Amino acid sequence: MLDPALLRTQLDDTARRLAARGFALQTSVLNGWESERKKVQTETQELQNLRNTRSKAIGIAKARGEETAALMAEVAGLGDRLKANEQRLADIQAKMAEIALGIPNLPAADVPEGADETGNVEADRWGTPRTFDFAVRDHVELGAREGMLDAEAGARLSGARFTVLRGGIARLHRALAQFMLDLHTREHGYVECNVPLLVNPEAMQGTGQLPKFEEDLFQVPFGEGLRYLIPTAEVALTNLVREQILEAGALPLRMTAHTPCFRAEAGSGGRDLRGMIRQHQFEKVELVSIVRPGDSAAEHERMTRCAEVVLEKLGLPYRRMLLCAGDMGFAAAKTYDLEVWLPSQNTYREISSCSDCTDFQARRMQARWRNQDTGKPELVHTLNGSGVAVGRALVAVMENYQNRDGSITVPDVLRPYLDGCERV
RNA sequence: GGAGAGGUGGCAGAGUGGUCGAAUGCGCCGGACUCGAAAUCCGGUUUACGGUUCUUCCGUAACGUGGGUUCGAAUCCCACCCUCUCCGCCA
Repeated sequence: MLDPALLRTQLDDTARRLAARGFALQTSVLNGWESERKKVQTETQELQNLRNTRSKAIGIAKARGEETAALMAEVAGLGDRLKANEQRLADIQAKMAEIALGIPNLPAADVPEGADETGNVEADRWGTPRTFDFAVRDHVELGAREGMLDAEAGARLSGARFTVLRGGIARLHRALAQFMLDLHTREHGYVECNVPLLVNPEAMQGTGQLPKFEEDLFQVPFGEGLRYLIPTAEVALTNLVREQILEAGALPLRMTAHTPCFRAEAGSGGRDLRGMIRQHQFEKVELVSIVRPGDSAAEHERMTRCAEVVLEKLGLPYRRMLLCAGDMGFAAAKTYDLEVWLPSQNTYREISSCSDCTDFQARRMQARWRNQDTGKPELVHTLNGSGVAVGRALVAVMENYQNRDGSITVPDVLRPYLDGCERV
């Protein structure tokens, strides 16, 4: 959520900045509600003040044993007027909150213009794609051996976009997740967390999945209410600080978790149907940082590096893309995507996305820290990044490390997790 | 799943219809005393929103959440959520 003050005092400028990411802010609608709100709120508060002072007077009179009938007559009918005003005010505020919750974050100043992924800018590139002296297979062909990667079995159990892993590939997949978790906890200072996979609607609203993107989520009936399966551990990790006031010494707070992620993939029909690039269920090692407002830009660079180190240690060529305004996610002010080289597609494909969400999620969650200089609680900044997507990392390892005979060489850093096994 | 207890400010803990945003203690911040510290004493110490003569003052709201009763609710009524204890079940 944006600072409400921006919508009141710098509406046109805010609208211009949002237009850069393709969002049309309804300024005249907002202005209309705002002036109405001001009027009704002032009236309501005056009525409340009247009620309070009169009620207090009645209390005093009674304590003195005086007659209160005259005072009581004075407030007759006030309650109904007040109730009507309060209801009207609540309606207006709910309407304005609904609008505010649907407005995306403002792009940072150094985010390039652009409407879609063609506007993204390559910021860095690492590694050289390997040249093969045989016909490369994609991960689907490579995984077909011994049914180690079995989409048909997944479909039988759950439908399209679900995959069963077995044997060496299943182990490799687990090794990848464990390697990433160990790297981030041992060398990058992140605290390993184990979090709920089902969260309530408030959590989803906190990180920005709700109210606008409900169709992307799986929901689960739960008692009288409902829960949602997390589409990323970002939701659980970031919401750990919701409605908290953190001491300055607790920041930066760096957390990581390895979880399954569930995405309905509404609207992605037909894209990446083959293989496990795009699944309804996949695993990811997520990084989340909670920092002081002044530190988020530097933390963003640091976090992205943490994700890049994963790929470097795995020996996977990648490039870093700075996303343009039009291609960023709802909550992000600035995003780097890491794209890994996939030989079968002869191109780079997204494997990580690291975003600085500034105070956007913090405001929705009311996540704050106590600023020692001011003594006041102030909103924190939140960042999240994939470090990295495990399923896609598996695809990348399989394809980049494939051998002529269809076997896959295990990257050095993963061998300790596979009892020293050199190929699967 | 069954039975019971309870949710009040950073913490502990009073308050069961009326000048209660809320006693008291602890903690924290500032000051006095001291060579310095401890102890002691004095003062201060929630958050959000709105207005404003906009680093000032005023107002409103908040005692788990949401409703209700009332001129007036932390206090009474209803529903829900959560926590704790015991029993059962279970990985």
